[in-house]
Amino acid sequence: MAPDQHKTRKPVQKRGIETRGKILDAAMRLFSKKGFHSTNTKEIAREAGVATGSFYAYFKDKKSVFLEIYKGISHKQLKDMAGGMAGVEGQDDTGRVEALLRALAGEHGFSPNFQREVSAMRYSDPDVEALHNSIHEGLGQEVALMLEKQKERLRVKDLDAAAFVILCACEEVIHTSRTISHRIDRDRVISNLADMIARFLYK
Amino acid sequence: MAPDQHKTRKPVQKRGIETRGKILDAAMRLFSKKGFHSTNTKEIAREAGVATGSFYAYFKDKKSVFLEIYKGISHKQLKDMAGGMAGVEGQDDTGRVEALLRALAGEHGFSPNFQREVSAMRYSDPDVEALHNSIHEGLGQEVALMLEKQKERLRVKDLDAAAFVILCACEEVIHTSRTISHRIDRDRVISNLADMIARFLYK
Amino acid sequence: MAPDQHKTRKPVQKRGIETRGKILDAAMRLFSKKGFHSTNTKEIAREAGVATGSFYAYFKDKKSVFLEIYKGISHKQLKDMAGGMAGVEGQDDTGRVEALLRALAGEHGFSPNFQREVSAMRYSDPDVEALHNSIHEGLGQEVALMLEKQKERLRVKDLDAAAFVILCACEEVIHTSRTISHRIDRDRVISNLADMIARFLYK
Amino acid sequence: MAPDQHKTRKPVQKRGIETRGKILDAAMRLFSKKGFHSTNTKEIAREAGVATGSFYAYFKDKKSVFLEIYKGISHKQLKDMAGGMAGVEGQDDTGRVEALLRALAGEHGFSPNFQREVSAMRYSDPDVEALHNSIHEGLGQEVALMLEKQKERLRVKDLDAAAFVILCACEEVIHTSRTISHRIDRDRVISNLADMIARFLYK
DNA sequence: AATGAATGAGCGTTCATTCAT
DNA sequence: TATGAATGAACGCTCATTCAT
Repeated sequence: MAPDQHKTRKPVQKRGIETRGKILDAAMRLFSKKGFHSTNTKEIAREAGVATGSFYAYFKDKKSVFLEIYKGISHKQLKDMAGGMAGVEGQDDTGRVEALLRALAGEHGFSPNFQREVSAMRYSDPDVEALHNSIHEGLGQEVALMLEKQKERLRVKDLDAAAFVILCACEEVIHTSRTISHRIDRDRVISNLADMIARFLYK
Repeated sequence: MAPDQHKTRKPVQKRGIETRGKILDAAMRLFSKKGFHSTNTKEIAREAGVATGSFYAYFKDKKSVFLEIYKGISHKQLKDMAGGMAGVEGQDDTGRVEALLRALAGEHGFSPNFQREVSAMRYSDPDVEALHNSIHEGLGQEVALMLEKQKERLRVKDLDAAAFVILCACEEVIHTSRTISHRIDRDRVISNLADMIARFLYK
Repeated sequence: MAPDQHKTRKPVQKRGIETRGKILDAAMRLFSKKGFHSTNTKEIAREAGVATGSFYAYFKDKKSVFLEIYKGISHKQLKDMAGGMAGVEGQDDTGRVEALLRALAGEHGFSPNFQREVSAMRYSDPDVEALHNSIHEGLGQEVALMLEKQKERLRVKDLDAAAFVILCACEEVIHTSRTISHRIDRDRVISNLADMIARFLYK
Repeated sequence: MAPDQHKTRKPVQKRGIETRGKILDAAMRLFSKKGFHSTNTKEIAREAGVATGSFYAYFKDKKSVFLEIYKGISHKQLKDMAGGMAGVEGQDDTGRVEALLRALAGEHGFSPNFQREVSAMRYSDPDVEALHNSIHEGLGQEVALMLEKQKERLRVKDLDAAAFVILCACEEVIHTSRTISHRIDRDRVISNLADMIARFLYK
């Protein structure tokens, strides 16, 4: 009995698996539309077309659904990222960086509204923070690995730190330029970001 | 009566002004220690040494206190920033950037726990988001202004976009390196960040 | 802050004291009529003519009201008992025992239905059990004290143990003969009980 | 179909009888360990190694299992009592009474924790109360019968009432001295009780 | 102006029981 | 027959806000 499974039901029948999925989908939709705190478990159950009790049969509480959704999204995104980076080799420096940015932007493009909630909860809930940090670290290693492959073309030496800095910069730029109603348009921001990173990385 | 003043009391006497201040201080302390959602108005009143009713005599609701505290902090910090940047001129490129970073890091150094709450609410509350964005824009203009002064030494042309990108990078790096229990130490991160920005900005 | 006061309001105004009393009265009525488990806090509040929140302003939870009512009743009853026993002196042996029985029967006569609930909860809740035991012990000491006063007429030597045994016998007889729809009528039971105790105690 | 059989399955095959027994055993274990209200039907089914639905195939509801267990225990205990009393004859008065007490104490010795639950529910549930009363009456008749056999040695005349009073006294003493953390030790209590009953009964 | 008592909608959660497979 | 998924009313409790004094 894993400690994070508590007393939740582990579906063995096909119907149970479907129900669990319906709840996850519904929660994802509502968290994205209304935010975590403004969504209650009864709503999630209704949206999923199941009874309140079924929610608690499959999940310990509201937060555990949130974390599970986040985990699921992250897995998909790490794979996407890896895929996106594969195509980076064999281009010039700027192309490489832009591809990287696209891959990273894809991360949030997946489900921007849910990511927004993650950002909120990351600062107010220790569990979400821990999960976010571990995912962030995973991304950082992915980027560091990619840098490693083109080491001889780089001017930076401390690849881990460089990866971390790049990642942070991208995250915040993408987040902020998404939410802000901006007089500075997105293209100018992205091209400056790409320029900054390229100058930083390459000889 | 301005619409955002609701039915709150506007203190003109010394006693009223003090009471208002005590409430703001108490709220600031509690929001920083326990977070916005885990702090209730009764607690704030008790911590301030006033009655629950008095809280609502001076403030429309819990959120309005939060916003007001945030505004107050931002004003102080914009001034600090301006002061911090004044000393930037007359050094070499790297020194300039590091001074800038120190000035920005100072922003969060002021009241890091409250900033954490701002980060959380920024993503979950439209009003906090709006305020954050306008403050961010103010900071951006400040930075853009500083860049303007040393235009001839810069390789970047689009100063507004550059300022925005720099600002975002700094914010996230500072935030994340604060919360993460890191295998990459802070100094390496900061020096990489400074290097990145300097290469980006200067010829 | 006493540990059993939790975060409850301690009424300082007259209105508050009244409200607290109304809640206690309502709870007593409902516990007696429907039992502890079949009474919920909303009902108590409604019966008391106050809001749910007020209930929780004055009491930590449902059980704490129960315990407080029980405590209050016990205090009154210990006083009644003491009074009832005062008149015991100066009669013959049988008269003394019957007076004692009347005094003890009076204990449950006060609020028999509530006592019934106490009996139920005494076996299912540790806190109620502890309170019951301490009250029982108090009663035992009272009885032992009364025996002490007429020591020379008694054949029993171990007054504490004797008091305990008498008390238990009386309690259960009174309880059971109350609830049972009996073919043995109450008078026969009481007179046998009195006979038993008198033979036991006196030379 | 008897009205109290509801729609429950009446097992005739060996397998069904075993399943029914497993449920009764599991329920007995859990009621004893955690109490009736803190044990839920899912737990009982799991402990018994059957599905939730099977529980309701064999029993009308949770309470009916409780009643059935209680009935079963009582039957065994009545037999034990009868056996225990058989050896009472041919001793002196005190010996007789002590044998009786041992036989009665044996009643609770069987499954003291379950008895505790019975005591709790006896006061809060009419059905349990009725069952308890009828069992109590059975015990009373048993005791009265035993008294009948030694009538010529007794000073009491109303054997039914005497049996009732004795029984009550024993029950409560045994119960209370079990739960109370006592400054009066058990031996003193028991010997006083035996003394009281012997003086009461015998010439 | 100030107090603190009162409000009550709303929340997360449980579990005895039923039902589809 | 046996399974275990599904149900949903009901519960205890919180707290931002209002109101009587």
